[in-house]
Amino acid sequence: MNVTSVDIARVAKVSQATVSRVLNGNPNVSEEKRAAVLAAMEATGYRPNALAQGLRMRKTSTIGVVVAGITNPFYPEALEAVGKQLERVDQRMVLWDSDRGGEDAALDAVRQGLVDGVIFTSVSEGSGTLDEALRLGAPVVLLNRGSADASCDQVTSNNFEGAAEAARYLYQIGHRRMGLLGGPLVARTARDRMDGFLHGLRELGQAVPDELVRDALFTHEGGRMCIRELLDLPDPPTAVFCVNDFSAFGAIDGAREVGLDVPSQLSVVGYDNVAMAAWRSYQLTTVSQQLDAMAGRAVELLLRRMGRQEAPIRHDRFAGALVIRNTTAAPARQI
Amino acid sequence: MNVTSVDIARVAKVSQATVSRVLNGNPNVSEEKRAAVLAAMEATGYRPNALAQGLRMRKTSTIGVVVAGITNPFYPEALEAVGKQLERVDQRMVLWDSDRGGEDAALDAVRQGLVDGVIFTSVSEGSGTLDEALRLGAPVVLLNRGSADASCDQVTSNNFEGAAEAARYLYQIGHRRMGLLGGPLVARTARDRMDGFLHGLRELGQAVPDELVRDALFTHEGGRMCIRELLDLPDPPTAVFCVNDFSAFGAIDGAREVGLDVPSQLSVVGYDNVAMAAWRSYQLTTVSQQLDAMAGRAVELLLRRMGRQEAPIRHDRFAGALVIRNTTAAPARQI
DNA sequence: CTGAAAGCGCTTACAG
DNA sequence: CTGAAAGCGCTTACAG
Repeated sequence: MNVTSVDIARVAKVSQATVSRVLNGNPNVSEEKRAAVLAAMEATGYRPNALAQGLRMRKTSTIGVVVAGITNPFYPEALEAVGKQLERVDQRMVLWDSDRGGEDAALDAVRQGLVDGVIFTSVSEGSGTLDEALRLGAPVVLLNRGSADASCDQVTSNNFEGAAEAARYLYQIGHRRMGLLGGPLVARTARDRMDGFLHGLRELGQAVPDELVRDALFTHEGGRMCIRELLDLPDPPTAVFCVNDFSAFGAIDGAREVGLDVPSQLSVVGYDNVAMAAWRSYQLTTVSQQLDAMAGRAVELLLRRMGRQEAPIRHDRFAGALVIRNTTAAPARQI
Repeated sequence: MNVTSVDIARVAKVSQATVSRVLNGNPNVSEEKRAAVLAAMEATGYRPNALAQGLRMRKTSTIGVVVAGITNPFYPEALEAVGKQLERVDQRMVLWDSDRGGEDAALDAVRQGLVDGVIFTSVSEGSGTLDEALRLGAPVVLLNRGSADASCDQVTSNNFEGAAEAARYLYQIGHRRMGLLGGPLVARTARDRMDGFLHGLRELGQAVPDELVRDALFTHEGGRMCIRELLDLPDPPTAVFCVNDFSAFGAIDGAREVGLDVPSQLSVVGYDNVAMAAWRSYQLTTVSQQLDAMAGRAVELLLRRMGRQEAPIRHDRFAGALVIRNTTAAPARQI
């Protein structure tokens, strides 16, 4: 039903091999035949079957990307960054959400020859399937969220240091009672940012009491619920550090719900610097990630890995930068 | 290098055809052979090559989805809704962004046999390539954004009526000078919502002066810039209707930037009812779309279309509902 | 129940 | 420069 290279060969009165040659820009084709083939293709609207090409060439020109909860505004931005890079190198993107089993599905897809490699923007540490896929030689790179035990290329922010900087800043502007809205412990980003924040404070002789640390699940709703719990405490914090912007927005909204002003009554710091962070209604102080550069590096590493499996494993870390906006201020005087 | 059905056949001491049979659950296989094959698959970690299967079966179990600007918060929600439905019917999703040429790329992919069909969440009307793809029998359904001239299945909201309801509501609470932040005219959603709003007003004997209608490009930045222009006018509007939530957030932020209070000094209505609309810092009055139901219908129609090309074309419209929150109020008394 | 064989639509040595 | 042929890894009549 669909037109194939055999059809083209017939109308152009050449062999099917010749059709394939002009398709691939092989110079060993006479001008006449090339013209005839091109004309036939044009006339019939021929498009080569990508499955057949892929089967023959052992590559699909498509790579898998897995995100964790696409409604977290960080991921659309990550997808845009990755998508731009992928387009540059002429690769398609198939998308999975690990909230719906995408992690295993993506790995399975490599083994089925459906994608040439996969970029995880959010692995869970301790994923057995990832280890197995890696052992089988699947080209994988971790972007954004790393993993201590996975032996594959990784490109992440220096989350520890970024969070430590946030800690120093809050201390410096006068906060002494700070809360920490963390994320799931299977997420390396969450752990590193929590550890970094705690470490930064510790170096200043400060600590975060257990009652002031919560798991805000990386979500708006999580941030909102957690901040309300903290604010209900007899001695609430004057500032909170959230391990991502999404939960920071939730924290701000939760504080506003109970009538608190941010930043005069509560300072909030996020992490990621998504576009929304700059919006007037939030103007969130946060730590930026170099997403475009990181995405570029990730596809670069993936392509390299797809080329030769035995390349040495790399883990590139990009510096973050504290972006001070209007959700942070000196704490109110004790009344 | 990778293990194939031939390898399995060799170790299980059966023919390759038998391997294929157990793979496909064909009952005509003796229990002994089936067990031997299964054991061999298990031992080697065999996964059938999806490209070969696809080539042979003429289907890929993956469908293309194209969005327009994934950082517009509507699209992650749409993707999530579509993704959920696709997962139910065991289809993968490959993603394109029409901001980066995804529209043509997706259509090309159908013709190349890479995807079995495509869902457009955002066609531009008058796309020649879509017409051509349709003529060639590509299974396509339009979700969210329809097209007058495309002869394919469509599932949209009743945007005209939803916007008219917004108009009636604003009128009813007292507004008489209203602005309209529209979107690109190639977007059917933008046109229908603009037309519906204008129509609703007209029925009440009201009109929107030309100087109060702008194209906010569906973006936060667009909404922000446009509202500031409107507010700079000698006689600014007391309310604006925005054709999507993303630009409505921009309008709110733009108003706040110049020190205006929403809603007491400016009412804002959006369209889509994305999750953010309910967040404390916006609490946007908006028109909801039945995204899950619409996504469900869209994949249902696409599957049907993939089954039989000649099915009658359908256009299903889902009702929207005005969700009144806190960005709308009676206009301030004239001073 | 089972295997040999054709065929899906390509690419690429191989021989001329 | 060009064509016949093998082969990528499957599925499925076909014959037994």
